[in-house]
Amino acid sequence: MFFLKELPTQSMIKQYSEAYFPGQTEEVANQLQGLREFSILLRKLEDYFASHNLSQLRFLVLMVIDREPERNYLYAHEIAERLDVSKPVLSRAIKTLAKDSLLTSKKDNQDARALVLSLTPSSKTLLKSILPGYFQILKNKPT
Amino acid sequence: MFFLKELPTQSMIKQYSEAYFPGQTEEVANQLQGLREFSILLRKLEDYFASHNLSQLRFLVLMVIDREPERNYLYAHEIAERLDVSKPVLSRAIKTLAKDSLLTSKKDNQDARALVLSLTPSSKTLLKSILPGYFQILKNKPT
DNA sequence: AGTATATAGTTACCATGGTAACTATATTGT
DNA sequence: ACAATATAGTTACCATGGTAACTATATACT
Repeated sequence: MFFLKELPTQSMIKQYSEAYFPGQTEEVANQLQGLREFSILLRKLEDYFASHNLSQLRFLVLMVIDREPERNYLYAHEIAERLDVSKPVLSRAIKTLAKDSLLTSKKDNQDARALVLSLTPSSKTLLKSILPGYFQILKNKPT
Repeated sequence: MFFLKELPTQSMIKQYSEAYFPGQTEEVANQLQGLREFSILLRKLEDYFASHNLSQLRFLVLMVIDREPERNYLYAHEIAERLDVSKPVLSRAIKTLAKDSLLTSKKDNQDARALVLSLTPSSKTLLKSILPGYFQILKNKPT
């Protein structure tokens, strides 16, 4: 993600939005402001994850397995159901997570197509260690 | 960008955030909710731009030139100042925009290092045609 | 003048997002 | 039973984000 460094609200909104949607520029300005703030928040999270050999996606894959009640594993397609990400991207993420010993991946006994994914001791430790910082970043309103 | 399809507020926040920041889970939940909403908005914008042979970055490059007061051109490094994007990414975007006849790019007379970038008739027409839809998407609160 | 530094842009390389098309296996329906 | 369809995951390819290191030019400093 990227964003305008200078907020576009002044010149751009007045110049364009008012022409198309007179009287509604405030709503547009709010949305642009929000986009910018969450872009900054996203970037902070990305940097934080990167410093721990993770990414947004790698983190979320581990999280949805960890937080699954009753079971200590998920099928790949179940992760795909929970995250809004394309199959090839998830497939690659799973491979690199397994390569980094953050996931174990094995074929299911019942369904030979399906992959059973579980956390490893490494990833359990990693999750525990990064969660406080993760919530700390979320707690701070983006500026 | 991607995001959790199911909001994590219920299971995840209670399970984790409350443990680290008791009493502050509402703030965390709000941020996660905001991240999700703006991820959806971002994706709508991306899809809209893609349907017009643009991207967020390509659109913003054209916009900052168009909205520049007094001048009908910008130097590449001026665009870099206005957008929070790395130099190589901007460099590539400029090349493909020029290839698509949406920008003219020529060396500056005074400074042989600098690129002077201007809109073309095509990109002026394109901007005019997509701006109403752009603001329409911004106007609608993401769901 | 001539060296050192700063600035503008590019190249090379990698990570992460997408779609389309593919293989392999399961399920459905006759 | 077996053909048709659906599902699980992969491969191939492309777009877009980043950093590090490079070239070329301009500016600053003896």
